[in-house]
Amino acid sequence: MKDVVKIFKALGDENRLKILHIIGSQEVCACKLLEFLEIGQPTLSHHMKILCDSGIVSSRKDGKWTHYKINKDTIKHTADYMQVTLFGNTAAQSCCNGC
Amino acid sequence: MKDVVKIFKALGDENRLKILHIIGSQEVCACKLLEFLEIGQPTLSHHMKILCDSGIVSSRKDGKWTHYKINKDTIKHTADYMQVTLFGNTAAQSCCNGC
DNA sequence: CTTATACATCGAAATTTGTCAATATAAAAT
DNA sequence: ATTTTATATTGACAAATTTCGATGTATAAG
Repeated sequence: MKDVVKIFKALGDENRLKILHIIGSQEVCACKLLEFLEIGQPTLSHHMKILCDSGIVSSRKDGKWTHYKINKDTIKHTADYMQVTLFGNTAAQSCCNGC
Repeated sequence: MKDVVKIFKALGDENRLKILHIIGSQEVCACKLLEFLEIGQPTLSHHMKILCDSGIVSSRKDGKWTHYKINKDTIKHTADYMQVTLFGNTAAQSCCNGC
């Protein structure tokens, strides 16, 4: 359960949610993220560490740059946890409206 | 977006996740929750306030007792936010495996 | 080789959060 | 009426979190 707590903690910050929105389904480097956020570079680095440590984001070094992308498995598992583990819904109840 | 941040913040605490697990799909009073947690009564009251303020839990007073239950709509919306809003998946992509 | 760029780490300050003891409130039991 | 029970609120404190400036570390460019 501590893993899940860590994930929700990571998601519970406005700047980090903004970061995830910017990344979206792409792969984005830190310098690009900095352009869209009103925080300093060390602060961004700190947030990226939290997002990576929780498993929400994964990083790839490419020369000078570090590229980040969202780890969709983690997101999927966490969303499933919310609907299934936490509230006893079956997968059928929690999705597939009308299937 | 601040509403979502508030929800994730509320979920990002081990005791509050335990509380949600205990409540499950039932309606539970505070005194029952206290039996299962290793925290004092004021602390529980504090946590319940956070869960209620975020919309995850709703409360009903019944004489001396306060009964809590999980607000499934909030959970559903948040899980949808994770899969759809945050990552641009369609509902079809994010669920309904094999439908 | 020197400089510039992209990012990480360190140390410190300010804010937020989790917890408890003490107290308050309100309903039920005696 | 008084006491007990269930819960909320207040005030205080320690711990965690967010942020920044300064500095470190690679890599690329000149």
